[in-house]
Amino acid sequence: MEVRTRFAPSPTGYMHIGNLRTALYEYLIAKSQGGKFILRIEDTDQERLVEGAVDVIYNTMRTTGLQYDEGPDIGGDYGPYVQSERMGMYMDYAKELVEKGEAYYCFCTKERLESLKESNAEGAAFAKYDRHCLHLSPEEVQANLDAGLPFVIRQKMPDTGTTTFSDVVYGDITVDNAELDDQILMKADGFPTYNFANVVDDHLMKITHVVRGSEYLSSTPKYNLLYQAFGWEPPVYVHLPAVMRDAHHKLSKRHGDKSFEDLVNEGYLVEAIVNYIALLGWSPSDNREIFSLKELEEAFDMSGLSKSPSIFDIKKLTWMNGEYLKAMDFDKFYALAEPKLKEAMPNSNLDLKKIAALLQKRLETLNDIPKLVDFFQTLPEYDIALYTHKKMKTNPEIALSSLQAALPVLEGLQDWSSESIHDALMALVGELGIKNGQLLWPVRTALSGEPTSPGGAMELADILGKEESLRRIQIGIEKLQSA
RNA sequence: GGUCCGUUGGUCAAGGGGUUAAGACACCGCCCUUUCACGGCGGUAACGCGGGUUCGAAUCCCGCACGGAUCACCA
Repeated sequence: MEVRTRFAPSPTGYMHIGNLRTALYEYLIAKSQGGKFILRIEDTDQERLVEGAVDVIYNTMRTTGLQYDEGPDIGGDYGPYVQSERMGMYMDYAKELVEKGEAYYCFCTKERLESLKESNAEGAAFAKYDRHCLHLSPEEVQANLDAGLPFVIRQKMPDTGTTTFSDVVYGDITVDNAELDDQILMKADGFPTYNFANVVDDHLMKITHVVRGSEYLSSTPKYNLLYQAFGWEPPVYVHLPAVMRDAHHKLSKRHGDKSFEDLVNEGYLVEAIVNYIALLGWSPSDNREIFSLKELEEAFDMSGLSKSPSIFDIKKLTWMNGEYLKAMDFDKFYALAEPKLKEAMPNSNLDLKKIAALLQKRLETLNDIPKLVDFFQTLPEYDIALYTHKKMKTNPEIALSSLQAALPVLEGLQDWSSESIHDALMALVGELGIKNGQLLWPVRTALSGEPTSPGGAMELADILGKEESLRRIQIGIEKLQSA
């Protein structure tokens, strides 16, 4: 049988990292077995509706490459794929269950239910519906219906015995049926509850693997009983442990954790994010860590899914992002870096490609660019303590004489290229009989004004150009002289 | 509180009766080096606790502790 999985997000206006990982695993479970991945939008919570939120979902699916085979915007044989457009169908399914004796009408008022709960709370017993309406005769039910009393339809749980379901990640799980509440299937407003709509939708869409967060583990017996009540084949369940912020809290946008688009805005590459979250809760059979989506499709196996929650570690994502940046074609890298460079250095005449080339192997995220290239634009104020570097064996005195020696040499250079600068400076080192670092560190420092820079003396001089380089060295000399 | 689930270094994790308990990130050190990186080499660091079963337990069983989830006419 063809594997079919579905991603069923609510349009909240952003893509939660945990949800994206669920979508990824759903996609991979389907694709690794030649199956279909379906997108279904669960937009029935009208109060939480956010403008443009559905587009966020489409965009995320598109940019991450999680291409679905059926969905609201592309259609499919089992539509509609937007839950609000399916609302007409659930009542009939609920009534079918009533006829089978698997569900029943309930006319209890909210007030009665409230008082039921209150009386239960003290005794620490759980608040289960007391089945007040279960034994209403068909005539009484009909009379209530005719009288236009508001009603809900509740699922009738077995009185005795246990229910066992099997989960791919957690194994067999058994609960006492006595624990199960007669949950509401159809609400008084005529709409289905989420739990009911889900089961019906999943069945109708021929979903074979229900993949979702482990918070649904405890309601799964009810789902399973619902499938049984209809006489439908239950799906394979794949419950996923949570993605955590720390040991105690799930990742949550509301508590300041970053959404997918936040990470993208912070300079993380989509491919790196997808790769990283794939490894948060799943591990391959070998030790590989770098995977493209295509490679994940080939390597993915549900047996690699783990049961314990994992903490989202931005440092590892950052490392991985750097790996992607380094491995990238220069042209592609430049296309990404150029806007950041232009933003950091507006109206600059410098050769941005040369700067980008220096940057590529030293970057972790694109957003690091501005602070790394700032000094090209304007020489920062710096302290002459920078000229002291133990390993380079320099101090302000040595630096001063080195800069004074370097200035005329560079001034006399006709051809200003990194080779000629290199040759001239190295020749000077030989002439003066000093260590490389004793000349190059001071020059680099004078050119950048920074303790670290994305390149050495020759590279910086080349990029800055003759005039500006000489000016900066002159400034360095003055600083050192006045000290 | 009931029920269900989880627990290997700071983090991601492999390992499912016999291992010097992998690997990666982070951190530290060394090497390379004209800066910073990259790269290379190395280091610190873990089986929650207590009982069993067994010649032998991180692995199997029981209990405990701790953590989490869930108990809506929300999704």
